[in-house]
Amino acid sequence: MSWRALPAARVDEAARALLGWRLTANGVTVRLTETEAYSGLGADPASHAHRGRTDRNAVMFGPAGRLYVYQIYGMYFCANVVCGEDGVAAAALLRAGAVIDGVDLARERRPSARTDAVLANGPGKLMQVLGLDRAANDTPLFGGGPASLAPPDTPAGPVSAGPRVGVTSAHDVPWRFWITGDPTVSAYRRHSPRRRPSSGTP
DNA sequence: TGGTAGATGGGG
DNA sequence: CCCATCTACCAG
Repeated sequence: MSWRALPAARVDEAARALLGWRLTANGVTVRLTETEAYSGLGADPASHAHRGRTDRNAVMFGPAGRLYVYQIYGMYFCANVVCGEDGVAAAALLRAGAVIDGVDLARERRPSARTDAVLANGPGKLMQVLGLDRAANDTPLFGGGPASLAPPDTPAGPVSAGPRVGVTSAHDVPWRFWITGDPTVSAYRRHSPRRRPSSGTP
């Protein structure tokens, strides 16, 4: 588990090293094809932890090898693998994967997926396919938890890097990693400014 | 094929 | 008010 020992300062290397690892939960296994690094050391304004420790991001500050799960837009969940040393905030967001086992179950959980390649090509979709939600937060990935992580059975192959998705700041930081050419990698969308909801009353 | 409205809840 | 999102629907 080489990525486990990587210090938080190299959370980008940890995120990259997670590509190809297999995540299993509730009868479905995905091979990770896309990740993003978040450090929260104060130099990373995109991180949930960059303003310091709160109830929500506390898990990011804990020991490596656990899941940091948060809810977004009121209805979806995203999962991170906590990295780095205990006491330092660092995590790798799991953005996409290829379903390599339990495909039928995955299809049932995501009936809107038109092809198997898009079953888990996004962080929210990945969680739906695995049947995980906030209950998986602060849960160990190596023994005893609802989700488990296993080393790659095949080499990840060439890796590409670029700016993180949905992040308004730090566009110059190439901390999104994906397996080059993999069809299950999420479609990159440049952050589009949300339509101004018109200030004040009409 | 690309833009976007709306769903929906919690954080700061 | 902001979102580390997704789907459906629309125009061309």
